[in-house]
Amino acid sequence: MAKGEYLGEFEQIVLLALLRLGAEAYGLRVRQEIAERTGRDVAIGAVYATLDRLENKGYVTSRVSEPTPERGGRAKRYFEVIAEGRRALAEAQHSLAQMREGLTESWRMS
Amino acid sequence: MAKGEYLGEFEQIVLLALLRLGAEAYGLRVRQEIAERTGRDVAIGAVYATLDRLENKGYVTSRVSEPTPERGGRAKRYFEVIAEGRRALAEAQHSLAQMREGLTESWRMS
DNA sequence: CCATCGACTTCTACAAAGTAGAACAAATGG
DNA sequence: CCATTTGTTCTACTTTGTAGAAGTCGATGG
Repeated sequence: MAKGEYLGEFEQIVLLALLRLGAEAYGLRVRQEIAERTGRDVAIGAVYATLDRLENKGYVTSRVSEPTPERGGRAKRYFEVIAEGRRALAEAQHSLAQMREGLTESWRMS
Repeated sequence: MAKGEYLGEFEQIVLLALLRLGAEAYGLRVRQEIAERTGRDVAIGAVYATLDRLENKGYVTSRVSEPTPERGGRAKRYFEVIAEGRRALAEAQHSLAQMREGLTESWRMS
């Protein structure tokens, strides 16, 4: 279908995290969500690097908020998945689904 | 959960292709299966590079067959997913499933 | 007020995964 | 023999992924 660019696996995970978090989607929180959901304890640098790349590709946008009045409550950078990002994610997930189709889950560990 | 190594997205696709192909799983055929299923027209070098990596990681094994009596029927290198590979694949797919959980598919393009 | 703490983001450096396509190998058909 | 077909290997490079130290900037406590 598309010819150029495919999402890596971690990019997909990060996009999914952004979608789940909605208005709460900022770097540290994204990392936490991934850890809670998948048990994967990724380095924070990995998250931001991926977020930056997704932004450069035009899949997400970001804006910096006002600081909040709490201890350490500095300004956060919030991310949002835009239409192109949803499209790319849907396509990637579709590819995997196609490859899985018809395979009984019997290949999972016995 | 696991701490070291995660499968990339293309690695997952290749593993799934091997599982679908069973006894027919050799390089060129893998490429064809992926093209047919996902529309992704990957370079043959990409497939072999990935296959080699999967073998080095101990996720698949390969053996070279006898040539067959057809035009161009040279010996093929057949691949098989072993238990470790199934485990890794199941884990990777599980991570994605966890991230997807509860997200209505409404994020797909409208 | 200033030292420190806590929540966040940036930076630097490197390893692993993915991409491309030309080169090479071996079998067959004419 | 040699052109053709099916397959695999090689070389070179780009993109993703990983790690953790460093830097920012409010708030808090003395």
